[in-house]
Amino acid sequence: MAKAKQEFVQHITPRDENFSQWYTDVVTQADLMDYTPVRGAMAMKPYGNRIWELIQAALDKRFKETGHENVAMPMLIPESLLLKEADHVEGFAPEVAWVTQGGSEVLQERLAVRPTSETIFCTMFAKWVHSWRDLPMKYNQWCSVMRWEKTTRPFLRTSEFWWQEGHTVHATAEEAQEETLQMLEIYRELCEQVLSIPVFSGQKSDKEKFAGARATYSVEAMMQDGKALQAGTTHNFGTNFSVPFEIKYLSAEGDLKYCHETSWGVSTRLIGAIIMTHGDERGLKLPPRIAPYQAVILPIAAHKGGVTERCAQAAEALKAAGIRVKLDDRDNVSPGWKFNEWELKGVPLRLEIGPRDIENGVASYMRRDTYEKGTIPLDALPEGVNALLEDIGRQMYAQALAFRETHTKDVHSYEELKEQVQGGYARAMWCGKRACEDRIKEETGATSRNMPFDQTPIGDTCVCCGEHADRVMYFAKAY
RNA sequence: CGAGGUGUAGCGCAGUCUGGUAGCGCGUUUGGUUCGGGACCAAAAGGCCCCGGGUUCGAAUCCCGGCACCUCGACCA
Repeated sequence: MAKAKQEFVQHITPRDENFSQWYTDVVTQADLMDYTPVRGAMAMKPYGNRIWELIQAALDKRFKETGHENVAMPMLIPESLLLKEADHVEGFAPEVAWVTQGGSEVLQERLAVRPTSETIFCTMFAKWVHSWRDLPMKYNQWCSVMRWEKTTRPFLRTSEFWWQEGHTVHATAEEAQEETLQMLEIYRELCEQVLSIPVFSGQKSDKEKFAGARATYSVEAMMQDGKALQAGTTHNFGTNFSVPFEIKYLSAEGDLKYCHETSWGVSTRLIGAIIMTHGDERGLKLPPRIAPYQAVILPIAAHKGGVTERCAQAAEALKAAGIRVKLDDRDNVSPGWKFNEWELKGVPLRLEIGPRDIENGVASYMRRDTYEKGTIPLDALPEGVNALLEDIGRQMYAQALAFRETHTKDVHSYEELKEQVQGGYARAMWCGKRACEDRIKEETGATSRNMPFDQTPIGDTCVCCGEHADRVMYFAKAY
C-alpha cells in the first residue's frame, strides 16, 4: 500500500525540491493545458478553460456593474498605427509578430498581430468621440493577443494568451484617474475574494510602467517560492495617446479638448497565480468560486443497496442549489484512486457516500485545503456544502496571507534588502531615482514591484543610495 | 539569447558509449472477483524511438540542423 502510494506521488515533483518542475507537472497532470506545435503557445483543455470561463464571468459581471460595454476589435493592426506613440512602439516592437502577405499578395504595409490594442482602440475612438455627450466611453474586449516572447511558461508567459483589455475615454484627468483606480480595486477584490490570493495594490515606478502610460498601477501576488507575480495592471494614459491619435471632443463650453484615456487588463496568467499560490504536494488546490467542480461525490461500494441512488439524489440536490458538482460514478477505478485524482485536480470538497453513511444519514467529506474530515447530514446537504465552500475560500486566503506575511519584511539597509529578496518581498524606502532601481536589479535580481497606497514612511533614507527618500516601495524577484 | 541537461507505447523509464528483429513497470481493452486512501487473477492490444537532412548494406544508436521541456543566467508590457 505505502509503496503504491509513493509511486503515484512520484508523478509530481515535490514542490519544495524543484518549484518549476512541480508547476509544470501540476499544470499538465491536472489536465489544464497541453503544448502545441506553435512555439510558446499552449492549448487550454476543457478543465483549464472552464477555470478561465469562471474568472471571466466574475469579472464581466463587475465590468458591467460599473458601466462598461464589451466590443470586438480586429486582431491585425497596421504598422503605421503602432508607430504613432513613440514609447508604446519602442516597448512592444521587439515582440511583435508580423503579417506580411495576404494570400499570394505581398502587403504594401505589414500588419502587426496585436500585442495589445491601444492603437486600434484609439483609432476608432477618434472616429467615435465628438462631443462631451459621447463621454465617458468605457469599452472592454475579451480576446487573445500575441507577444513573441523569448522564454515561455504555461499560463505565466506564453506567446499567445487570452485576456481582457479595457479601454476608456474620459473628458477630464480626474475622471480618468478615478477609472484607473476603480479598475485596480476590482482586480484587487477579484484576487482576494474570488481567487483567495492576497495582493499588494499600488503604483509602478516610471521604469516599470506600461509603454506609453502616464501612470501604471498593479496588483502584485506572491508565489510559494517567494517570487512576485504581477496579477493585473491598470494604466492612466492622460493625453499621451489622444494627442497623436487626435481624440478630441467639443466641451459644453464649446472648446475642442483632448480626451483622457485609461486601459487595464488581466489574463490567463491568473490561472498560473492560482496554481503557484495555493498548490501543494498533491497538486492543484482551487478556490471554490472558480473551481469547475466545487464538490465531487464518490459512491463507496456502489453495488451495495441504495448507494447509487443516494449519490444521484445528493448530486441533484446540490445542482438544484446552484453548486457545481461532479458525480464520479466510474466503476473501473477504486475510491482511493479517485481520491488522489480529484486532489490532483484541486476540487475543494470531496463527498463520500457509502453504506455506513447511508445508515447514519450523512455524507462524509474531506476539505482539499486542510484535509480536514467530517460529515454532513444528507437532508441538509446543500446548506452544509455551501457553508464549507465559503469557509474553504476564506481559509485558503488566510493560508496564502500567512505565507506572504512571513515572506515580507521591512528592510532598512542594502544588505538586508539583498537577503530579503532571495525569498520574498522587501518593503523599503526609495529615493525615486532610476539609478537605484537599476542597481538593485543588477545586483540582487529584484525589481521594484509597486508603491503601496499606504505611504507611511518606515525611514527617511533610500535603501540603495542612502540619500533622502520619501517613498515606500516593494522590491522582489518577479516572474 | 548564453551555458548545461533531457526527449524511446497514455505515464515513468532501460537500451545509445561499442550501429544488426523495440524492451520493462504502471496504465488501457475484455472477462471475473473487489470497492471507506492508488485492489487481484487471466488473456489481449498498443511504437514515424521529438522533427528534418546526412553517413552506412543497415541508424533509437554516429554526424549536421531544427523543435520542445528542465536548471542557472540574460532579456521582458
